[in-house]
Amino acid sequence: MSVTLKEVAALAGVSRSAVSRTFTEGASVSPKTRSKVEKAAAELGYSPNALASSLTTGRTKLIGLISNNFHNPIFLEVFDQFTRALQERGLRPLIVNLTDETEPTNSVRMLRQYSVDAAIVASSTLPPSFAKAFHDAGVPVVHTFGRSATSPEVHVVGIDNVECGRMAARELSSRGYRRIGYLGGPQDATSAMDRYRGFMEEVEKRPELEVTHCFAGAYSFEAGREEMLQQLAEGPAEGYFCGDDILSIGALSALSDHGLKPGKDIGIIGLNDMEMSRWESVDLTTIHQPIKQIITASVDLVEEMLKDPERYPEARIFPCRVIERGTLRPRP
Amino acid sequence: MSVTLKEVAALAGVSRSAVSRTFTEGASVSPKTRSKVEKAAAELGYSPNALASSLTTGRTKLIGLISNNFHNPIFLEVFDQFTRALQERGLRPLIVNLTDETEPTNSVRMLRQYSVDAAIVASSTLPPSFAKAFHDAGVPVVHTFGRSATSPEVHVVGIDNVECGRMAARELSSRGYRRIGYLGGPQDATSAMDRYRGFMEEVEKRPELEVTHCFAGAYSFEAGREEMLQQLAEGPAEGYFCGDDILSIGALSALSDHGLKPGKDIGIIGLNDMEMSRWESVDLTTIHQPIKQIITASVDLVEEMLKDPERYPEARIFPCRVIERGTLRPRP
DNA sequence: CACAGCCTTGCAACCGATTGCAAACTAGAC
DNA sequence: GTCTAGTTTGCAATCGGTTGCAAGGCTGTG
Repeated sequence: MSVTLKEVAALAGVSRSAVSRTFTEGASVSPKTRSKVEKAAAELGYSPNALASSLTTGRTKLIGLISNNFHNPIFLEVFDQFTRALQERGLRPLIVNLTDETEPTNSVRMLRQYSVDAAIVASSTLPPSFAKAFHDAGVPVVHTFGRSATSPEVHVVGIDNVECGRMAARELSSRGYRRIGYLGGPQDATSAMDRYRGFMEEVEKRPELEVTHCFAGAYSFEAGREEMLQQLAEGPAEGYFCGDDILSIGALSALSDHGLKPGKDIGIIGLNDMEMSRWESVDLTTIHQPIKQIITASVDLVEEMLKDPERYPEARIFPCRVIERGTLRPRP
Repeated sequence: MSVTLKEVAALAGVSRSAVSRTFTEGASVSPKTRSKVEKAAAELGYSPNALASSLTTGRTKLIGLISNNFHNPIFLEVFDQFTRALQERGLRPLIVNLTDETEPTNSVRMLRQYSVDAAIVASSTLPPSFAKAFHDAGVPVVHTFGRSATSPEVHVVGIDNVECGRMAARELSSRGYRRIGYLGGPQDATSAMDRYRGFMEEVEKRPELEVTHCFAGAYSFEAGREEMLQQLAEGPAEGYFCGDDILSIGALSALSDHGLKPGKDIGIIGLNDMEMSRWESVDLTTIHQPIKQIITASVDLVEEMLKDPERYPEARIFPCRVIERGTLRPRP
């Protein structure tokens, strides 16, 4: 089958240790043996078995990447960035697709069986306790897009969703919308809850605002469309904060069914600023979430945890900003 | 750190073999020792180290999932299906993001280091030689969305792209389009080449047809949009076969810039039938590719290769069909 | 009760690597 | 040429499991 250390050693006429050492950074080997070994290795097409070595080193360079978000187009960008960032640092993403699972036990067990060096929970809907379960099981973890907190129990990287809610409310208000609505994601998603809270907080400061709110079953096109259709049937508000870009795009589709022009007849502001939102036919005004920075920071944190597993948990929160496009009316 | 076999054995008062055997299907253990072991294991929170056991069994249950398609929304569906299908069978997806890499050597080496049981190359652009490299390195492989062939060198699962090209040309012709165009994907993508070939084959049978063709730099929204804008500047055909849905959507965006109505002013037919194509605002007439069946078949094949690594290579090709929506004019 | 036959169990070797330790080697200084 | 200090090397133990083999335990039969 596969070529092993032993065979290389035999061919090169040296001990197994010598072979091992030529393949480990910073080990002591003379140039002479090194070249003998390298020649033999090349001849046999040898490359070391990462799993066997993990047994003694205690490092696999496997990183569990756990998500339940395989339906939102923004996650294609997220996976692309994550897999690239990990690869660039010599780490290997082992994927867990949670689908509708919300209990961490299975994933924790599985990732422990594979001795992952760390885990990344990439989800804006799962509660902090989910990520905590990995930590408790001795698996270093970072929760990307997780709920920001002043004293997080595990590393969190993401945005301040409450502040985003406020930002959306302010933006709608500053455009002169009076009757406004929150069309958020699933009610049990931490991000939806936080965005809602911030939104309402800001609304309550401004007595002139009148507010409706509804939650959508999921962060999805269909859910956004459904909710907006229902709003239209019941008598809609003037402007909406949609919890997410894909919800916004669903809502836009509902508007277009009714012959309504976004930005003119009804205002929409989203959150994420995914690629699709820039498309001319979408042209969505939205709150930009700095995905790339978030992911880089997450992987940085993973690397730092590998060096120091006891690292004190920290939250890295990135600011968001409104990207003005065509779905809100101009500022008065 | 982690609990080991030895500690469980000590606590249960049995040998290490006994513990190992209670955790391996079909090994001989008496009910009495089994329950002792299970009790001890539960108490310590033991679960076996999959990598250590892979050392002797030669099976890791890791499956390399290699792709270069992290920008086409259809691939979110693809990854979702793949990761779920693999998980359901107890297999673990180890992701390789090729980005712009077209040379297999690195991925092959890496996946061999991690002793993957098999690899899945999920790409419609990479040549058969790419997948072959895995086979040659002793890694069982299936090429999903690969180039169909009557005598494939490795397992291939997908569609007959040449036939899809023909199908598109027939469809355009049957709608009475005379001046038609092929707006395909990257010129070096096997799928784009094959679709083009089929398209032209059918065109040549029909002297009444007049054809233009152009390739796009990538299977992407921007590329589709760019190419269509250029076509419009140069004087467009009446109907287009776009190599892929995301290209089609880009092209539709270009049409809308020029105030042209798809299906009325210019016809567009895509390929894939991704979720987005069903959106009311898109409503794309397209050739349906049975993603789910393709992926299930791919994973089936992986499982069968695990049983019999010498399995004779085979091609599983699924039929496609036209899904009529709003971007072609009605049949006369 | 003796014996055959099947189950269960532990021993010990092994999977493919790493690594502490001590022996062997090298080079340089005198 | 001898001695010292620093390198290089191989031995052997170890990582966390699996598994062939032979010994020991059990059952049932004559």
